[in-house]
Amino acid sequence: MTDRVRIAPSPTGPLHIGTARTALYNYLHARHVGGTFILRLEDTDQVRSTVEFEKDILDGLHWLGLDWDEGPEVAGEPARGPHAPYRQMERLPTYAAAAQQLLAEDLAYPCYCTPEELEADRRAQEAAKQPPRYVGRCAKLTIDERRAREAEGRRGVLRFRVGEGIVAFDDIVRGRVEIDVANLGGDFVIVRADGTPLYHFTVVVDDAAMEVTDVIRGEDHLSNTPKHILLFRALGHAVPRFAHLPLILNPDRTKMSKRKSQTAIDDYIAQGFIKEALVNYLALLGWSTGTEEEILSLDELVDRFDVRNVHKGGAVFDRERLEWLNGQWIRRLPPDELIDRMRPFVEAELAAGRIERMPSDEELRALLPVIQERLPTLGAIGDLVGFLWVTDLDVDPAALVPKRWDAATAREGLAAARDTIAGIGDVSFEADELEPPLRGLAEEGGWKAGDLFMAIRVAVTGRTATPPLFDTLVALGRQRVLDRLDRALAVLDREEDST
RNA sequence: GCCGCAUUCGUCUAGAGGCCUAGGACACCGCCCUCUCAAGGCGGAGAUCACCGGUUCGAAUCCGGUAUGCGGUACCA
Repeated sequence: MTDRVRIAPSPTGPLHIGTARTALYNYLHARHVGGTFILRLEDTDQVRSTVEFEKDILDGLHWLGLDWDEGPEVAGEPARGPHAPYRQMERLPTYAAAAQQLLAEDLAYPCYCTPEELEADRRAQEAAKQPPRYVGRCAKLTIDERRAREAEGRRGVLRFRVGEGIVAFDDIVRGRVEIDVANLGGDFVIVRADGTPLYHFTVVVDDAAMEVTDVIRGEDHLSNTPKHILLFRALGHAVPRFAHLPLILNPDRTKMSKRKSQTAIDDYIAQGFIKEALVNYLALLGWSTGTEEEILSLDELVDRFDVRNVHKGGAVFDRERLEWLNGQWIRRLPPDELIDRMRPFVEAELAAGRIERMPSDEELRALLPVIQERLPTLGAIGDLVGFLWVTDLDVDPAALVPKRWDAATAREGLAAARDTIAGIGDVSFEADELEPPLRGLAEEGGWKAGDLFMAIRVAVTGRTATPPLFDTLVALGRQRVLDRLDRALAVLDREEDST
């Protein structure tokens, strides 16, 4: 049988970095071995699950390019795959049947303990320095006793009998793991009093029903795996293989969390990280090719991926490295592609009022040679060249005066530069045509070219760090360059008056 | 507390008994390039391979213990 793997997110929050990586590893495995990648929504936590989160997760996975072979119906699109539905709240009858089966075979039993009773048990165990576990008060209730509770109007939960013994399994990444059933905390609840099933139960029923062969998931489920194995056996199903992935960590090495790190994929998208970089980075967080290759596309990753090489230790999420990879991938984007991906970020600048007009695609294309290698993220576009799309520039008078110069020199230099530039015709307004005369001017004035250029740069852009000056002048256009130089001169004059 | 898992430069990692005076990358520092900023090139600093014992002619690699960290221990997933 070919491998069947799945990603089973819970729509209780936006797509999380950790979920994205788990999805990626499952996807890479499926594609590498020619297996099937299934998406299943685990929405049994009705209190926290929302359709908005569900959409967010699906959109995020699509954005990353992780397309599934089998999954739920979404927005009119019918469900794909032979085991629909793929949304747990639509599979309630399946769980009810499985629960009925366990109950009939006495592998599970109704428990009528109240929250108060359970809380008291827990407290007593704590006081006695015992590990918390269900004491089994309802484990041996007779049929009559059960009826009596029901008659009192009590609604029981369903508990699974864990029995005793050692549960062992060979985890693909961790090797052999053995856990004594005695440490599982006693018979655990598989169906709530309101009849809805719990995670440990649904995950097993579904993995069995969907014929999942390899469960590739986060390490936080490692300790729960014996419960799953017991359930698979009780239900009479084959136990799948397990591969527990190392956790992604906060800088303090605790499990990555919203409190301490940015965990939503959305946020990275909004900042201008591109999917190629995110996929590449996530793939290498906890796995490596074993070679020194590190810039890898999704296809190249598929080609090289092997779950058996996944690491055991957790990995700290390093944003700096992600940014570096992002820059690498931005530089590899074809021009049209870059423009398409950049446009929303320029639009966002416009919407935020940081620029005043939307540049055309031609304008953006002309800029590409000087900005492509200067963008660590797409969101940096406004910061880099936003000065091109505003009418009035705020210029700090102090910045107009290069370090080695005084105000008078700056005034003189800028005035001379204005004349020189004014003398260059519109048709000749190209980088190659601008540089020689301005260098000549610096020489005549006895200035260092760098100082003159810096004064001009600040005058026309308002910044000390910009793309190359002459390309920048061309992008601004002759008239705007002259206007801004005039304004800068006026600013310098005003400063002089006020001192 | 109990159970489980983990531990190589600050970070991501290479490493499957001799090729390791531990390699690469990010970040950091310096130099080159250069009109600034990037990008790129070159170089540097940075790891007693958590610790202690053992096995072996030889251990980052095998075994045992200790420590530390993390995860699990819900009518969350």
